[in-house]
This record gives sequence, C-alpha cells and structure tokens, in this order.
Amino acid sequence: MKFWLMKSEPDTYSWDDLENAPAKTGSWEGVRNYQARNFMRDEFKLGDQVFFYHSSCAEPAIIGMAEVVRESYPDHTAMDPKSQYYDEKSAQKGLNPWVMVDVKAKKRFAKPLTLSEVRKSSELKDLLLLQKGQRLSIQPVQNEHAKIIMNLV
DNA sequence: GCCAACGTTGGC
DNA sequence: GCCAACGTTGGC
Repeated sequence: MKFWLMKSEPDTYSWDDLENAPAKTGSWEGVRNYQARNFMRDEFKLGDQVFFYHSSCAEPAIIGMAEVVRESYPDHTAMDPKSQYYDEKSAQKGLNPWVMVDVKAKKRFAKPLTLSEVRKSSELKDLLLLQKGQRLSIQPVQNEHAKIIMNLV
C-alpha cells in the first residue's frame, strides 16, 4: 500500500465535494500532466491512501485522507467537447491518453494540516510538496513522511 | 495581482 | 534537437 498526495483547488473540487458525493466517492478527472497521469496509470492501486490537499486558496492545507477505490480507467472528459477538460488534439487523433482513478473520502482530519505547519516540521523538510518549484498535482509520499503527517493531525 | 518555476509548443 | 515564447501552477 502506497501513500499519495493529490492537490485540488477547493473552488473547483473540495474535500466537502468528495465527502458529499454518492458513496463519498469521486473520479479524479482532468489531470492533464503526463507525470501525474503516469502515477495514476502505472502505480495507483486499490487501497492506496491519498492525502487530499487544498491548493491555490487562502490556506493551503492537507485536509483529510482518501482511499483509491478504483484503479485507472479512461478519463472520458478528454474526449468531450463540452467538458472544461476537453483535449482537442487527442480527440482529433481519436486517441485518449488520459486516465483517472476513483477515490473515496475516508477521514477528515480534526484540523487541517496547513502548508505553513508542514514547513515547520523538520522531519517533513524532504516532503515533495515542499520542494522548490514542485507543481505536480499528484505526488508520491514516502511511508515515513505519511506516518509523520498522521501523527500531526 | 504578482511572479518564479516549470511544462509545452513550434520555428528553425 | 535547440531554445525562445507562451501558458499554467500555486504561494504569497
């Protein structure tokens, strides 16, 4: 079982949106970055644990834990001209390179672990999230880092 | 809104 | 294949 961190802008898709969805489960559509896609396609397994992170908001923070409940399958929004995630070039080629997974909200943390709090932990200084220029929306989290995070929330 | 950092695109 | 221009991410 692996740990991951997935970023979402709460204005677009928040922890509450996931928790209020049927079966507390949502499909992680709209990833249009190859590195992030490769993680989902090649490495995401049922039962993997996902730290849900709110980005681009007043207080960026890790909000809760979700779990992978369906492994990768085609992200149909890439082929849908009406979707905000439409990928015109791929659609014209008739090949959809994009995938998504389903995640289920498991546990909202008693208190969100804010980015500034993460920065304060010397044990988390190597966390990918903190590295300079790191913009990946899906990141692996080392087991040791995951333990430390879970001890902080 | 600003801007640093990064990924992608496209001309050559 | 190089690299400048452009677009996006995301913290502040």
